[in-house]
Amino acid sequence: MRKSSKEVQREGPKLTRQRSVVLDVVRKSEDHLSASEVYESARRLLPTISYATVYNSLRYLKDAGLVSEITFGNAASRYDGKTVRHDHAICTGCGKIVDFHITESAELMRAAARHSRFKPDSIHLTLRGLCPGCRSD
Amino acid sequence: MRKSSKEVQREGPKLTRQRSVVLDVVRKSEDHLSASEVYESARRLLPTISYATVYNSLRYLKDAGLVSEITFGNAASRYDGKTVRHDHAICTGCGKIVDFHITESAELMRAAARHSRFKPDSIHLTLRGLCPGCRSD
DNA sequence: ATCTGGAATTAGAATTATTCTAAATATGAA
DNA sequence: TTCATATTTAGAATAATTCTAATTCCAGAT
Repeated sequence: MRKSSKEVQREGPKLTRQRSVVLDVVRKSEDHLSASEVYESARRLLPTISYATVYNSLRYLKDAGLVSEITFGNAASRYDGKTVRHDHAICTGCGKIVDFHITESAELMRAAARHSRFKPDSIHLTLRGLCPGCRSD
Repeated sequence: MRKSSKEVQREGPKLTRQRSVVLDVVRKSEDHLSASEVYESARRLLPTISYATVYNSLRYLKDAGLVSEITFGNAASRYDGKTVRHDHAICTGCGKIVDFHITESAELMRAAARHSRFKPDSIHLTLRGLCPGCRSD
């Protein structure tokens, strides 16, 4: 066997059955699921899937840019099928997470880079407050 | 004993020895310490202090508005003696956290509130990128 | 059709951060 | 002093996530 032939097409099965099930679960969900919620749903579609595989798949998909991970405080990570840049609002009443999009994010990132002296990569903003449901308590 | 008399001056020892040691440690530190780093330092000043007390104190101080807690990804929380509103840049190279301050935060919060329909409470932005040290690799 | 090597999956153990529990201690008022 | 309450302590418990080692899968080579 020649080295070159192996090197050229060294592609394992990238989007395996379990990874695509995990991707489906995240994409089909309206809200932002935690890893254990993903596991529960994935198990309905593929009962033999393991917890570790859910974590591995989420990481793989995140690295591949197919899902994004959101973290708030010390709560469990949540996963989002929406991969275009956007921001999050979290309700201090019920914990609900809502996506929103700020139009001036590019200027904002430049301003932040200027103030911090960092070479910017991405910016994310988090609004904390009461969601429409909780503001009318 | 009358109820009223108790209600009026129901004040325990608010800033105990251990709490003020924890506060000192957080305030004196240049960078943003994790709970275990706070514990290590606090122990040098008060060797009998326990891990649980460090956590309890950090929570107490946070609720009292004397320290603030920052979280990134699934890493351990870090604590900041700076309590005026500010933002954070995190280096994707070395993990270093740097404070900065965006001047237009009030408008930004209004814009975020408008887009998310939340009743705003606070806003925080996170810049991800390379710190001055790491950008010249 | 079988072999083989690397990648992926599995189950469960291990790790890490944090919180909880119950007993002991300190504090300040009566 | 005594009492009630708040705090501290040590260690157990919990929760999220990662690691480990054994097994399985798959594509390409034989």
